[in-house]
Amino acid sequence: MKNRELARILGQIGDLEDMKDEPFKANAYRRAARVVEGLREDVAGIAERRELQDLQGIGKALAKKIEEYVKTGKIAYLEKLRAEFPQGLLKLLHIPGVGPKTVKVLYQQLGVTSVEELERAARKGRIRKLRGFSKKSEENILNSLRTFSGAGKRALLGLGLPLAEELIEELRTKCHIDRISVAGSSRRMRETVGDLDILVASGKPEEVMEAFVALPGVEEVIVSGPTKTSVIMERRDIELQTTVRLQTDLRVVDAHSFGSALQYFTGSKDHNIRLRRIAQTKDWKLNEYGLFEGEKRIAGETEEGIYEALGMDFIAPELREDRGEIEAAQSDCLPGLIGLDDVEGDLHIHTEWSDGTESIERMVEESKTLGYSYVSIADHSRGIKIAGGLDDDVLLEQVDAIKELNKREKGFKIFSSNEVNIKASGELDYDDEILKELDIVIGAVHSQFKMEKERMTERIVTAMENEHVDFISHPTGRLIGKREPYEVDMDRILDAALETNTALEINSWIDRLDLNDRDARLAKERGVKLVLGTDAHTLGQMHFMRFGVGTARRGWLEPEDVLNTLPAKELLAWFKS
DNA sequence: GCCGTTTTCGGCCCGACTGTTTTCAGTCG
Repeated sequence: MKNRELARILGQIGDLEDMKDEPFKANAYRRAARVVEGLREDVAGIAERRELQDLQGIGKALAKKIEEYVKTGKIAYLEKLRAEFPQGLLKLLHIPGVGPKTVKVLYQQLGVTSVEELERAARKGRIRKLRGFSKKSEENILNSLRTFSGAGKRALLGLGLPLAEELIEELRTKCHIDRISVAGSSRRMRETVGDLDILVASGKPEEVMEAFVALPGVEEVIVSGPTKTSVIMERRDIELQTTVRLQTDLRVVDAHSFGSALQYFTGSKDHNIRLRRIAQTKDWKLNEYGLFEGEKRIAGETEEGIYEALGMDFIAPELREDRGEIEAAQSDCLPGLIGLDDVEGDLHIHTEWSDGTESIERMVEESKTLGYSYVSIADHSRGIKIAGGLDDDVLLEQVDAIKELNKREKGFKIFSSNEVNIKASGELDYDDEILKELDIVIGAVHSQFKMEKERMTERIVTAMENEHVDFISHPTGRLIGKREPYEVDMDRILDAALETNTALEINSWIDRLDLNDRDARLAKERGVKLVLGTDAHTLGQMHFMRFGVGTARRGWLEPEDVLNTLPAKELLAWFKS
């Protein structure tokens, strides 16, 4: 799938158009980039069917360029633009506070073509001499350059969202707040977040701003006005023993604008633009303060009110990506999304029997406090020595131990399971004789990620064809920000899943979220069932389920698409079928 | 470059904050 690479190229053309003073062309290319990136199938397939122009935001010219890319792997127009502007200029755009206009002036008047040259020019005091610049703007550029290296990096949702929630709890105790909420991509449950957005309704905005900049972890105040403040926030995540550093924006509005502001700051940008256009066609205006007909406020207090006034059903934040949700909301056919409460049990957890930190009993207790009615103990298989994989006899011993534990349970079921390694050949790590003793068999790839696509696909399909295998864990093997997914033919995997009655997991561990939202939606459309598992190795990690559910919701999944919304008996019956 | 119950030409979401300006451009989200 080359969609990502194509999106990158289109985005670069957008940046270059901006430098050429063509902001609308620039926007058209950037929009096309986002559309391509959001596709659920390879753009080559759409090009082949000559359906590119059916996509919103892709017209004749862009379709032609995309076809060129599919055929040749590049776009001549980009090469042409690059000849006009040196390569390094695009990097300059990533420096906070430096936009296309600034880059153009710096290039044309000072000959700056790279980050290094920019820094030299600033240090020599050459920038302040330019018209429209001063000592202050020069200092700002140097300041941005200092923090540039770490900037632009997105953080895992599983680190960003808990931090935002922590900040909200602290603000509540420190100033007068009527309403407060997370907004932005954290609220939409995107797998990574570029910054944190917090929205407050308060009659005392100054007090809120003061409390905000005084919070522990505020490293730097970037902008600060009466209604908006942005800071760099840096804190330690205790559960994951890692440092989170993110720009955090705080907006304060009046209570009667809270709904429209929440809608506005939740995004996505594309979703909001669509809503505003719809407002425009009715001669209304939609902004963060409300929906207005002339001076008259039609809606704004609640998000629900905004959607209702615009003539559509309420759209859950996770769906707001302009991927068909607006049309669905207008025609009353949005999905009834799965919620955390629908999940009856975690199907993928580890214990101290392999590389987890807790006993089966303690993981069971935690499951009960989470409101589950079952849990599936899935330690590693014998081939995964480094993670304490269980030898045949130890696994059978665990099966017996779980049988004993189940005798003591009332209304709660512990399943014997295992995350069985799928060898390079597609064979499983245990013989069928052993596998048939388990309630649930999970197949998982843990090695030789570099296999070529054909073989990797064959490997997984072979495992699915084993009658004991119930679902495939983290089907693409990606680690967000660390490891690309392995090459696999998702079409064939989905076909095989359907044929063999094998489900696919949405692994909820925060750096996996695998399947991702797009593949999950594709699976649903093909009739493939999914399951949710956390891959927890500690008690705390069992709470990652909310991120898996978020991904499922972004994939338009309803409870009936996810097997572990079923009661224990029906779940096992499905796996046996 | 895209798009159309006003339109095939002439628009393109909209507002906050900053800094350099005497009223606004650039950047950001």
